[in-house]
Amino acid sequence: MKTYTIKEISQLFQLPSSTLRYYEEMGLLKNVDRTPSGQRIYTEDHIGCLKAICCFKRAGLTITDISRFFTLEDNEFTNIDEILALLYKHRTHMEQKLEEITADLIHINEKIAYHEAIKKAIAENRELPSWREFMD
Amino acid sequence: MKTYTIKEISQLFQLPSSTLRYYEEMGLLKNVDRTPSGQRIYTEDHIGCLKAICCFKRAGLTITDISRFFTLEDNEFTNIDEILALLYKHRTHMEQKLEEITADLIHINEKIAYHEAIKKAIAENRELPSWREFMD
DNA sequence: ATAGCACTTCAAGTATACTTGAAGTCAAGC
DNA sequence: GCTTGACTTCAAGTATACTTGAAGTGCTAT
Repeated sequence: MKTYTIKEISQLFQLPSSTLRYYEEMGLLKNVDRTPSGQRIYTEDHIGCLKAICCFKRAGLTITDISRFFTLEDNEFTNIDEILALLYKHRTHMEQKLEEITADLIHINEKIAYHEAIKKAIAENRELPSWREFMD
Repeated sequence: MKTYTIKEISQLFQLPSSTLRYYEEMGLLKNVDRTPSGQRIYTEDHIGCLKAICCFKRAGLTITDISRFFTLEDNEFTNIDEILALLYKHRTHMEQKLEEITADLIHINEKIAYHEAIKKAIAENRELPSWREFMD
Protein backbone atom coordinates (compact mmCIF):
# COMPACT_ATOMS: atom_id res chain seq x y z
CA MET A 1 0.00 0.00 0.00
CA LYS A 2 1.29 3.41 -0.99
CA THR A 3 2.52 5.55 1.88
CA TYR A 4 3.42 9.22 2.20
CA THR A 5 5.86 11.30 4.22
CA ILE A 6 4.74 14.34 6.18
CA LYS A 7 6.33 16.55 3.52
CA GLU A 8 4.34 14.93 0.73
CA ILE A 9 1.09 15.33 2.64
CA SER A 10 2.05 18.86 3.53
CA GLN A 11 2.51 19.74 -0.13
CA LEU A 12 -0.57 17.85 -1.24
CA PHE A 13 -2.86 19.76 1.11
CA GLN A 14 -0.89 22.99 1.32
CA LEU A 15 -0.70 22.63 5.09
CA PRO A 16 2.50 23.08 7.14
CA SER A 17 3.88 19.94 8.77
CA SER A 18 3.28 21.51 12.17
CA THR A 19 -0.42 21.66 11.38
CA LEU A 20 -0.46 17.97 10.45
CA ARG A 21 1.20 17.13 13.77
CA TYR A 22 -1.30 19.39 15.49
CA TYR A 23 -4.26 17.65 13.84
CA GLU A 24 -2.87 14.33 14.98
CA GLU A 25 -2.49 15.63 18.52
CA MET A 26 -6.11 16.87 18.42
CA GLY A 27 -7.30 13.42 17.38
CA LEU A 28 -8.26 14.29 13.80
CA LEU A 29 -5.63 12.03 12.28
CA LYS A 30 -5.57 8.63 13.91
CA ASN A 31 -3.30 5.61 13.57
CA VAL A 32 -0.38 7.42 12.04
CA ASP A 33 2.40 4.83 11.99
CA ARG A 34 6.10 5.65 12.42
CA THR A 35 9.26 4.47 10.74
CA PRO A 36 11.76 2.76 13.07
CA SER A 37 13.34 6.19 13.53
CA GLY A 38 10.02 7.78 14.49
CA GLN A 39 9.00 9.60 11.30
CA ARG A 40 5.33 9.67 10.42
CA ILE A 41 3.93 7.41 7.69
CA TYR A 42 0.64 8.44 6.12
CA THR A 43 -1.66 6.27 4.00
CA GLU A 44 -4.53 6.76 1.54
CA ASP A 45 -6.85 6.63 4.54
CA HIS A 46 -5.23 9.74 5.94
CA ILE A 47 -5.62 11.48 2.60
CA GLY A 48 -9.33 10.68 2.64
CA CYS A 49 -9.49 11.88 6.21
CA LEU A 50 -7.75 15.15 5.39
CA LYS A 51 -10.08 15.73 2.46
CA ALA A 52 -12.99 15.44 4.88
CA ILE A 53 -11.23 17.70 7.40
CA CYS A 54 -10.68 20.40 4.78
CA CYS A 55 -14.28 20.09 3.63
CA PHE A 56 -15.60 20.37 7.19
CA LYS A 57 -13.30 23.27 7.94
CA ARG A 58 -14.54 25.17 4.91
CA ALA A 59 -18.03 24.57 6.24
CA GLY A 60 -16.99 26.33 9.42
CA LEU A 61 -16.77 23.33 11.76
CA THR A 62 -14.29 23.57 14.61
CA ILE A 63 -11.58 20.98 15.25
CA THR A 64 -13.67 19.72 18.16
CA ASP A 65 -16.75 19.31 15.95
CA ILE A 66 -14.76 17.39 13.37
CA SER A 67 -13.16 15.24 16.03
CA ARG A 68 -16.59 14.42 17.44
CA PHE A 69 -17.86 13.43 14.01
CA PHE A 70 -14.90 11.11 13.38
CA THR A 71 -15.42 9.54 16.79
CA LEU A 72 -19.04 8.80 15.84
CA GLU A 73 -17.88 7.29 12.56
CA ASP A 74 -15.59 4.94 14.45
CA ASN A 75 -18.76 3.13 15.47
CA GLU A 76 -20.64 3.73 12.27
CA PHE A 77 -23.32 1.14 12.93
CA THR A 78 -24.37 2.08 16.41
CA ASN A 79 -24.22 5.83 15.70
CA ILE A 80 -25.77 5.76 12.24
CA ASP A 81 -28.73 8.01 13.14
CA GLU A 82 -26.59 10.59 14.85
CA ILE A 83 -24.14 10.60 11.94
CA LEU A 84 -26.93 11.10 9.42
CA ALA A 85 -28.46 13.88 11.51
CA LEU A 86 -25.13 15.70 11.56
CA LEU A 87 -24.64 15.20 7.84
CA TYR A 88 -28.10 16.55 7.03
CA LYS A 89 -27.48 19.57 9.24
CA HIS A 90 -24.14 20.03 7.60
CA ARG A 91 -25.62 19.85 4.12
CA THR A 92 -28.25 22.45 4.96
CA HIS A 93 -25.53 24.66 6.34
CA MET A 94 -23.49 24.31 3.16
CA GLU A 95 -26.48 25.07 1.00
CA GLN A 96 -26.98 28.27 2.97
CA LYS A 97 -23.33 29.15 2.48
CA LEU A 98 -23.73 28.60 -1.22
CA GLU A 99 -26.59 31.07 -1.28
CA GLU A 100 -24.67 33.59 0.79
CA ILE A 101 -21.66 33.44 -1.48
CA THR A 102 -23.84 33.75 -4.56
CA ALA A 103 -25.42 36.86 -3.04
CA ASP A 104 -22.01 38.18 -2.07
CA LEU A 105 -20.76 37.75 -5.62
CA ILE A 106 -23.64 39.88 -6.84
CA HIS A 107 -22.74 42.46 -4.20
CA ILE A 108 -19.11 42.49 -5.31
CA ASN A 109 -20.02 42.73 -8.97
CA GLU A 110 -22.16 45.76 -8.23
CA LYS A 111 -19.29 47.34 -6.35
CA ILE A 112 -16.98 46.59 -9.26
CA ALA A 113 -19.39 48.06 -11.81
CA TYR A 114 -19.68 51.20 -9.71
CA HIS A 115 -15.95 51.65 -9.33
CA GLU A 116 -15.30 50.88 -12.98
CA ALA A 117 -17.76 53.63 -13.87
CA ILE A 118 -15.89 56.00 -11.59
CA LYS A 119 -12.59 55.08 -13.17
CA LYS A 120 -14.03 55.63 -16.63
CA ALA A 121 -15.51 58.98 -15.61
CA ILE A 122 -12.15 60.07 -14.20
CA ALA A 123 -10.36 59.00 -17.39
CA GLU A 124 -12.82 60.90 -19.55
CA ASN A 125 -12.85 63.83 -17.16
CA ARG A 126 -16.64 63.51 -16.93
CA GLU A 127 -19.00 63.99 -14.03
CA LEU A 128 -18.80 61.19 -11.49
CA PRO A 129 -21.67 58.75 -11.16
CA SER A 130 -23.46 58.38 -7.86
CA TRP A 131 -23.83 55.11 -6.01
CA ARG A 132 -27.63 55.48 -6.38
CA GLU A 133 -27.47 54.92 -10.13
CA PHE A 134 -26.13 51.46 -9.43
CA MET A 135 -28.41 50.53 -6.61
CA ASP A 136 -31.75 51.53 -8.15
CA MET B 1 -33.24 60.30 8.20
CA LYS B 2 -34.05 57.03 9.93
CA THR B 3 -31.71 56.10 12.75
CA TYR B 4 -31.17 52.90 14.73
CA THR B 5 -30.13 51.96 18.24
CA ILE B 6 -27.37 49.49 18.91
CA LYS B 7 -29.97 46.91 19.86
CA GLU B 8 -31.80 47.26 16.56
CA ILE B 9 -28.57 46.89 14.60
CA SER B 10 -27.58 44.00 16.81
CA GLN B 11 -30.81 42.18 15.99
CA LEU B 12 -30.72 43.11 12.31
CA PHE B 13 -27.27 41.59 11.82
CA GLN B 14 -27.37 38.97 14.55
CA LEU B 15 -24.27 40.43 16.13
CA PRO B 16 -23.87 41.17 19.85
CA SER B 17 -23.67 44.85 20.79
CA SER B 18 -20.16 44.25 22.07
CA THR B 19 -19.11 43.24 18.58
CA LEU B 20 -20.57 46.43 17.12
CA ARG B 21 -18.63 48.48 19.65
CA TYR B 22 -15.56 46.42 18.81
CA TYR B 23 -15.96 47.06 15.07
CA GLU B 24 -16.23 50.75 15.78
CA GLU B 25 -13.08 50.64 17.91
CA MET B 26 -11.28 48.81 15.10
CA GLY B 27 -12.28 51.53 12.65
CA LEU B 28 -14.78 49.51 10.62
CA LEU B 29 -17.73 51.65 11.63
CA LYS B 30 -16.97 55.34 11.39
CA ASN B 31 -18.88 58.47 12.34
CA VAL B 32 -21.22 56.81 14.81
CA ASP B 33 -23.03 59.71 16.49
CA ARG B 34 -24.18 59.70 20.11
CA THR B 35 -27.33 60.87 21.86
CA PRO B 36 -26.79 63.61 24.49
CA SER B 37 -26.49 60.77 27.03
CA GLY B 38 -23.82 59.01 24.96
CA GLN B 39 -25.77 56.18 23.33
CA ARG B 40 -24.83 55.22 19.79
CA ILE B 41 -26.99 56.30 16.83
CA TYR B 42 -26.64 54.30 13.62
CA THR B 43 -27.82 55.32 10.14
CA GLU B 44 -28.54 53.63 6.80
CA ASP B 45 -24.91 54.23 5.94
CA HIS B 46 -23.85 52.01 8.81
CA ILE B 47 -26.23 49.32 7.63
CA GLY B 48 -24.65 49.44 4.18
CA CYS B 49 -21.25 49.33 5.81
CA LEU B 50 -22.16 46.32 7.95
CA LYS B 51 -23.50 44.50 4.91
CA ALA B 52 -20.13 44.97 3.27
CA ILE B 53 -18.35 43.89 6.46
CA CYS B 54 -20.38 40.67 6.65
CA CYS B 55 -19.77 40.00 2.97
CA PHE B 56 -16.02 40.54 3.34
CA LYS B 57 -15.90 38.44 6.47
CA ARG B 58 -17.61 35.55 4.72
CA ALA B 59 -14.96 35.89 2.04
CA GLY B 60 -12.34 35.34 4.75
CA LEU B 61 -10.96 38.87 5.00
CA THR B 62 -9.58 39.93 8.36
CA ILE B 63 -10.74 43.03 10.23
CA THR B 64 -7.48 44.69 9.23
CA ASP B 65 -8.07 43.88 5.54
CA ILE B 66 -11.57 45.30 5.68
CA SER B 67 -10.40 48.37 7.52
CA ARG B 68 -7.73 48.95 4.87
CA PHE B 69 -10.31 48.65 2.12
CA PHE B 70 -12.64 51.17 3.75
CA THR B 71 -9.73 53.54 4.22
CA LEU B 72 -9.01 53.34 0.49
CA GLU B 73 -12.65 54.00 -0.26
CA ASP B 74 -12.50 57.17 1.83
CA ASN B 75 -10.48 58.62 -1.03
CA GLU B 76 -12.27 56.77 -3.78
CA PHE B 77 -10.94 58.91 -6.61
CA THR B 78 -7.25 58.84 -5.85
CA ASN B 79 -7.26 55.14 -4.91
CA ILE B 80 -9.55 53.90 -7.67
CA ASP B 81 -6.98 51.54 -9.22
CA GLU B 82 -6.04 49.98 -5.92
CA ILE B 83 -9.70 49.59 -4.98
CA LEU B 84 -10.51 47.88 -8.27
CA ALA B 85 -7.49 45.60 -7.96
CA LEU B 86 -8.66 44.50 -4.51
CA LEU B 87 -12.20 43.98 -5.74
CA TYR B 88 -11.06 41.86 -8.67
CA LYS B 89 -8.89 39.77 -6.38
CA HIS B 90 -11.77 39.46 -3.99
CA ARG B 91 -14.15 38.37 -6.76
CA THR B 92 -11.74 35.70 -7.95
CA HIS B 93 -11.40 34.49 -4.39
CA MET B 94 -15.17 34.28 -4.00
CA GLU B 95 -15.54 32.41 -7.27
CA GLN B 96 -13.03 29.87 -5.99
CA LYS B 97 -14.96 29.55 -2.76
CA LEU B 98 -18.11 28.95 -4.74
CA GLU B 99 -16.41 26.10 -6.57
CA GLU B 100 -15.04 24.65 -3.36
CA ILE B 101 -18.42 24.66 -1.69
CA THR B 102 -20.05 23.13 -4.73
CA ALA B 103 -17.45 20.35 -4.60
CA ASP B 104 -17.95 19.99 -0.86
CA LEU B 105 -21.69 19.58 -1.35
CA ILE B 106 -21.04 16.71 -3.73
CA HIS B 107 -18.69 15.22 -1.14
CA ILE B 108 -21.33 15.50 1.57
CA ASN B 109 -24.04 14.06 -0.61
CA GLU B 110 -21.86 11.05 -1.31
CA LYS B 111 -21.27 10.61 2.40
CA ILE B 112 -25.01 10.89 3.02
CA ALA B 113 -25.83 8.34 0.31
CA TYR B 114 -23.32 5.95 1.82
CA HIS B 115 -24.64 6.28 5.36
CA GLU B 116 -28.24 6.05 4.21
CA ALA B 117 -27.37 2.78 2.49
CA ILE B 118 -25.84 1.54 5.72
CA LYS B 119 -28.92 2.52 7.69
CA LYS B 120 -31.14 0.76 5.20
CA ALA B 121 -28.98 -2.35 5.29
CA ILE B 122 -29.10 -2.39 9.08
CA ALA B 123 -32.88 -2.00 9.05
CA GLU B 124 -33.28 -4.85 6.59
CA ASN B 125 -30.66 -6.90 8.36
CA ARG B 126 -28.78 -7.21 5.09
CA GLU B 127 -25.10 -7.24 4.31
CA LEU B 128 -23.48 -3.83 4.72
CA PRO B 129 -22.30 -1.95 1.65
CA SER B 130 -18.67 -0.97 1.29
CA TRP B 131 -17.48 2.55 0.75
CA ARG B 132 -16.02 1.47 -2.59
CA GLU B 133 -19.44 0.91 -4.10
CA PHE B 134 -20.07 4.61 -3.65
CA MET B 135 -16.74 5.90 -4.78
CA ASP B 136 -16.44 3.94 -8.04
C1' DA C 1 -38.07 58.55 43.88
C1' DT C 2 -36.31 54.45 43.27
C1' DA C 3 -35.66 50.04 41.14
C1' DG C 4 -34.35 48.06 36.97
C1' DC C 5 -32.53 47.75 32.72
C1' DA C 6 -29.94 49.23 28.69
C1' DC C 7 -26.57 51.65 27.66
C1' DT C 8 -21.63 53.70 28.33
C1' DT C 9 -16.05 53.26 28.75
C1' DC C 10 -11.96 50.88 29.51
C1' DA C 11 -9.14 47.08 30.62
C1' DA C 12 -8.50 42.46 30.97
C1' DG C 13 -9.78 37.78 29.81
C1' DT C 14 -10.99 33.89 26.57
C1' DA C 15 -11.41 30.71 22.55
C1' DT C 16 -9.62 28.78 18.55
C1' DA C 17 -6.10 27.39 15.71
C1' DC C 18 -2.09 27.21 14.93
C1' DT C 19 3.14 28.50 15.20
C1' DT C 20 7.55 28.72 17.07
C1' DG C 21 11.53 27.48 19.75
C1' DA C 22 14.59 24.40 22.06
C1' DA C 23 16.79 20.27 22.21
C1' DG C 24 17.51 16.04 20.26
C1' DT C 25 17.62 11.96 16.52
C1' DC C 26 18.56 10.02 12.16
C1' DA C 27 19.91 9.19 7.16
C1' DA C 28 22.56 10.79 3.25
C1' DG C 29 26.31 13.06 0.92
C1' DC C 30 31.09 14.82 0.90
C1' DG D 1 33.40 10.86 10.51
C1' DC D 2 31.13 14.91 10.16
C1' DT D 3 28.00 18.25 8.42
C1' DT D 4 23.43 19.18 6.65
C1' DG D 5 18.71 18.98 6.53
C1' DA D 6 14.45 16.95 7.73
C1' DC D 7 12.35 14.97 10.94
C1' DT D 8 11.00 14.19 16.16
C1' DT D 9 8.78 15.78 21.04
C1' DC D 10 7.15 19.02 24.20
C1' DA D 11 6.15 23.40 25.97
C1' DA D 12 5.37 27.96 25.28
C1' DG D 13 4.10 31.78 22.35
C1' DT D 14 1.15 34.27 18.88
C1' DA D 15 -2.74 36.06 16.00
C1' DT D 16 -7.38 37.04 15.45
C1' DA D 17 -11.70 38.16 17.00
C1' DC D 18 -14.26 38.75 20.16
C1' DT D 19 -16.16 38.57 25.18
C1' DT D 20 -16.52 39.71 29.84
C1' DG D 21 -16.20 42.37 34.00
C1' DA D 22 -16.23 46.48 36.69
C1' DA D 23 -17.90 50.80 37.51
C1' DG D 24 -20.79 54.34 36.24
C1' DT D 25 -24.89 57.09 33.74
C1' DG D 26 -29.37 57.84 32.27
C1' DC D 27 -34.42 56.77 30.61
C1' DT D 28 -38.79 54.40 32.20
C1' DA D 29 -42.24 52.19 34.70
C1' DT D 30 -44.20 51.24 39.37
